[in-house]
Amino acid sequence: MSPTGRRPRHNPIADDGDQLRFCSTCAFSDACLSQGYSKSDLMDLHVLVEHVGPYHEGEHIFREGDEFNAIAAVRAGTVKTYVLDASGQEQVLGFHLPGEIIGLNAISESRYPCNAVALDTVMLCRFSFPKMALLATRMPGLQAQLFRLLSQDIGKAALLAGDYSADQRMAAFLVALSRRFAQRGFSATRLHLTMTRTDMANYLRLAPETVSRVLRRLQEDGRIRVDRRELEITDPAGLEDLARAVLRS
Amino acid sequence: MSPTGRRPRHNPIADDGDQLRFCSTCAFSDACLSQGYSKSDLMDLHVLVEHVGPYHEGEHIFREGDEFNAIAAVRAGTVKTYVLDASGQEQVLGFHLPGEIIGLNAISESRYPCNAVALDTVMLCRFSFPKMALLATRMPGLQAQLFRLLSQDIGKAALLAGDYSADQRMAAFLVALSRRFAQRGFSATRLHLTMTRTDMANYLRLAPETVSRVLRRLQEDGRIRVDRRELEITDPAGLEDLARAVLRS
DNA sequence: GCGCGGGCTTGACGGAGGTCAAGGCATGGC
DNA sequence: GCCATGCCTTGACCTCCGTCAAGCCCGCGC
Repeated sequence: MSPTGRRPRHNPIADDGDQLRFCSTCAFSDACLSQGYSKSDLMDLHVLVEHVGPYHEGEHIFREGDEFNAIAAVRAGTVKTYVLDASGQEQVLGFHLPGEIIGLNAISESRYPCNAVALDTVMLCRFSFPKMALLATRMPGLQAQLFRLLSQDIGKAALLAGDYSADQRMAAFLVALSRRFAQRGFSATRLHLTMTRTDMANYLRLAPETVSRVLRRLQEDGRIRVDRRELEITDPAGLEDLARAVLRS
Repeated sequence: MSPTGRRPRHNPIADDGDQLRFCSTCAFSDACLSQGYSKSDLMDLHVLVEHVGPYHEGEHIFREGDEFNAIAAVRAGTVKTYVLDASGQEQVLGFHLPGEIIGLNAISESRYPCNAVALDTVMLCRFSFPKMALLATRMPGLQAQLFRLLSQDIGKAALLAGDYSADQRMAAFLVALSRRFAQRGFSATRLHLTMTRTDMANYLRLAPETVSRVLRRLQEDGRIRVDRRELEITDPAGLEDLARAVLRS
């Protein structure tokens, strides 16, 4: 996980007696807080975390084949993961927003099986995985959290797996984005798209031209308003209707 | 994991002094053997395993929404996992052959997120997950094995995610099947397909008619010979050529 | 300001594969 | 045996989306 120069030590936000608090976006804070662990356990967890960044637009966080030793939580910005297929065509695997974890798919091979690149200015929370696994043997809550995170990621690709229409896929993508933003306290209706149309197309397995046409169609139907990278969901219910088949929730 | 009637105790195949051996298809045998664990640890692992089955063709092993408490290794037969989308259309998530694990995607929600059904006569090795997780805190090798298994499953859906031609998808499917069979000591060139054309179609996101046509095309090109459910790969290299773009290996 | 370039949009066209309909062919029940 | 049923195949048609080509627009550097 590239340049070693910029790795300030992780600082707890507060140390109020019994509880250490971690930066609010660290996905493991839930697992660590209010579970009655000893302060020394929490200090151990604390020690294996480091904040890294900023990574700037276009900068790679890791590349396919790199040796794996850490997973990371996105603290700020958007990370795109992708692979290149046999013909050099880019296949976007996902976009990772603040609070989401990258690198979980690298555990089994001890190498990253994909590339990760910053779409804007990205800050990460980096966790040494070996140390974390070791610590997890002493903290069942942490182990359970890791199992849960890994399990969650299985079948995430389901969104793009089904054979749905271009409109349904796009609607599902936007609804999912909106929900993920909302979950982190951002607006659910006004989104800033950090990725290009081509990125969206590669993710949704569409042609960039189709993405363009679909967005226009959705706008003409009054479901969204889109201006360059700014997107407003004007009819959330309508959009969810379209997305329902894909998201099946 | 259905009827409680038929759960014979798991019997070790051999107890040759220091090492307990489990049925050869149990995916955890590797993690348990030759890692210098105490016999009592191995006995603990042994106790949380039970052989279940047989499940007969069409019988469900679990259904979407069922409470999760165990993962299972396929010992014999083929298990199909699937979901029904909003319109009731079946989406096949995967086919699980002997030696492969089902249920890993249920951990995060404590419920199975999909259905699992036997395509022929199926025997399983069932592992209580809570007990296994507990034991994993004492056996780092077991914990690591679980992390690896979970990580492996992330992005398994990649096969069907890309936008490849029907021929490429089918070729990739057959090559992958062949490799998985070979890995378990079965023939790599003569396969018995346990699933219907419709199942294959639902998995590959094609129409059943297209599956039929593609198989004919592959046969006309001399890459395979197919008769009902029996399939022979007559030109492995040619088939792999076609599959290369999808499998990117 | 001006030109350049990348990202985005729009239109015209074609093809891969979905859909519909019909028919073949094994298996199983009676 | 005989029919019913489910699975598979084949053909004809059509549609959605990819491809190609052209042009637009905004931002940036000079």
